[in-house]
Amino acid sequence: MSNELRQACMRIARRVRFESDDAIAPHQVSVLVHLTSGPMSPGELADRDRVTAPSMTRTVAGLVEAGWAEREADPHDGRRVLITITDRGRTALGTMRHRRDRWMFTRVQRLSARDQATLARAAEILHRLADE
Amino acid sequence: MSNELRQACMRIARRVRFESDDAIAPHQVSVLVHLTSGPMSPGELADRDRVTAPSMTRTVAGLVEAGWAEREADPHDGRRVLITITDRGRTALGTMRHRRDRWMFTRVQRLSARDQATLARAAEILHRLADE
DNA sequence: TATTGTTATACTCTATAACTATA
DNA sequence: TATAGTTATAGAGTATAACAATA
Repeated sequence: MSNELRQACMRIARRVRFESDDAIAPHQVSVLVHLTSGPMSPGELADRDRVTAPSMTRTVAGLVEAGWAEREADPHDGRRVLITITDRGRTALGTMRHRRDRWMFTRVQRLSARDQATLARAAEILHRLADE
Repeated sequence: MSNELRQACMRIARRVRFESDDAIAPHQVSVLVHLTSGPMSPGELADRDRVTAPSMTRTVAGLVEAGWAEREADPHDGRRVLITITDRGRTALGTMRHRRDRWMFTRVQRLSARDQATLARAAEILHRLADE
């Protein structure tokens, strides 16, 4: 069963990404999402996304250039830099999420009440599972 | 609710991809999966994955070089080429799927029988939804 | 001396434009 | 003349190696 479930989740995720044609690149989305939890250093971001430090330097530079993030010096450690998401960054992320949610909503809407209830319970279970 | 479900599927998909460290690159996986339905031309593959023809030329060249696919001339149209997945390609795909399924299985296993039953029904509904 | 971050350089995936071969 | 595929070239994203600044 878990095989079917795993594949079902991946198929849904693929179609959502495929058909929502996002304005933000996947690696940028990932970093912006991390930044919604608060300011973070490039090194911390690199660890979370399992990319190298130079890659994150480039990604952060792109986000700053797009106006979606800002750099500031860490007051406690002169070596560190803190990256913060901007209001424009939050807006861009919100727009993307809205598009993706709309794709899902139009399809879930057509299901029976019973199926929708099952999916609601499944969503809760899957979130717990992803939290582990 | 559909928002929560959409995000849950994407979180699961992300973690599966992230933690199964595949030996096949994502764009190669996609092409190999298409080829399991039967031989296909580069142009057809390019359309399905929404990449340009030159990109698919490169991807196919990589798959052939890795021994995961083969090229043959189309007997009915001298311009066309047919790409076929090899046994080694099927094996590579199978290994990847097995790793991904194992990740999911170890987590689903720990859930209550009730939760597992909910997820089983959800998997079926999600597959129908992805088929649309 | 260790840590944080950047710059230099190369490789891969993707795209557009131009080309070859066949219909 | 249109179509299928490739080659040429350039633009991103990522990696390793070498470097600068700070702890």
